Amino acid sequence: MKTLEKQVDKMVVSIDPVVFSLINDKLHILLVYRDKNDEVHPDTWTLPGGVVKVDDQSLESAIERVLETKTGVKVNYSEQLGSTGGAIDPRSVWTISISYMALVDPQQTIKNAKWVDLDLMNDYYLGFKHHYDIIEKAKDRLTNKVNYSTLPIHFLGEKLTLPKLQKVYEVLLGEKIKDKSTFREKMLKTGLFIQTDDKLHEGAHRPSWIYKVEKQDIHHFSKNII
Amino acid sequence: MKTLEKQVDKMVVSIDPVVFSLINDKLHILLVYRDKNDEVHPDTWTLPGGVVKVDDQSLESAIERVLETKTGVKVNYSEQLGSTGGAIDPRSVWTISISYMALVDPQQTIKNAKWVDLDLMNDYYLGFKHHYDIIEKAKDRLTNKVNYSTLPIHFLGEKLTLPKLQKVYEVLLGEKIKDKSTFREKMLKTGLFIQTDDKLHEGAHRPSWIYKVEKQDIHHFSKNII
DNA sequence: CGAATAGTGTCTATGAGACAGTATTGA
DNA sequence: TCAATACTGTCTCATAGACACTATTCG
Repeated sequence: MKTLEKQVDKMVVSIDPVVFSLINDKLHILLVYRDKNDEVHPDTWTLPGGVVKVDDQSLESAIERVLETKTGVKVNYSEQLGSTGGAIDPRSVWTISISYMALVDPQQTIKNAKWVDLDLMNDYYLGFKHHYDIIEKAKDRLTNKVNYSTLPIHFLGEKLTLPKLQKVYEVLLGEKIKDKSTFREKMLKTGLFIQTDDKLHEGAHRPSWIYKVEKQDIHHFSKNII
Repeated sequence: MKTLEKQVDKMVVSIDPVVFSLINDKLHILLVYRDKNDEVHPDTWTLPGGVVKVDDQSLESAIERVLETKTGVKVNYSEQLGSTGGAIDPRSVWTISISYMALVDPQQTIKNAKWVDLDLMNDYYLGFKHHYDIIEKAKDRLTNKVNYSTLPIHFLGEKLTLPKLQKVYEVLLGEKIKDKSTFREKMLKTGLFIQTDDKLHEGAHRPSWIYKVEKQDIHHFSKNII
């Protein structure tokens, strides 16, 4: 009878999260700089990932631990993108890379990491080549979901206004929403928003109503928003 | 400086595919019976999965190898569902389970495995408890995609008729499509189908035109089919 | 010709989008 | 009162769905 030791192949499992945030109406991701003395890919940038350990209870707790220790960030929403495998590590160990995308609102203190504007990614050289693919996949998943869901709520706090939410959609879709009335109608019909008694005064014009997000459910529309 | 050996945690990575097929207008999945002498979970059923080896080039080649050696099946379409991790193995090794769903057409010879009607799953006890979750997830992903894409084409061969395709959609959605004209229009508008010169004669009634599937692209509708 | 299913033409009701209007504020 | 943005009401046009019609085959 086979014993497990003989049968098993040893592998390294790494978690690679793409952490998104909206800063000044521009989409940013979190990158970590690798020290000059780092054993692997020194003096380059990477996703704020890490290796899964046998002490982790699950992948979910592993990603929490990795993000917490590496960057101190706490995520509002996270979702697994997928896994790839191969001899991608320069030390030629067989590695499984499990990638995630996560959304946070940017009012947090971040340590040892930097918010990088996605349009300025050319200035940041990534040591692990497959991180480029993961970032592309995360962007695709994000913009795709924005089309037909209320996912962008997680870029804002619990209190929001409809013009602010519309702006977030416009930034993520890279396109102006021509008509606000349809947008408003669709959003309110989800039942996720409760109008409060407060208004947000932002200039010499009519203030916008502040809504409270009822539940953190994500509503999926049966038709694309644009 | 840290060395890799000290830093690494050893893990087992298993691939767990849910292989779907339509047999007699009923959805089936492929299950494997574990021998009485099997070290782990003897005398139970499992998904036709296996352990990733360092000789595998990638996860894609690993799933091909596993399915080929365990069941001999060749898939038309496969898609990764996600990964979970934890001490799920009875030998209490930390295991990553990477699950897939795959579609095949059932005209193949299968070895060491059985097509099981999803409605009769109660008769089959699964040794690995997390396989129940994976099967649920695969069913969800499948029925969800059927709503807004041409994925069901992969249950049929390269040549098909629109009434046959409609029947596949109805089985997968568990619902009659009331009006065929809208369904036909939507499907043809994708541009995936080319009408051939042949017809399929099936009874004492007008024959249906046979279409050829142009490319194996999956079209995503911007609105749900039903 | 009748039964049965394949395929088409047309009408209608729904709903998204365009557009123009009103509302509310600060200066 | 003007400028600026928030918000609402209405019209139109596209389109999905309902329905009825024609087409083609076998027996």
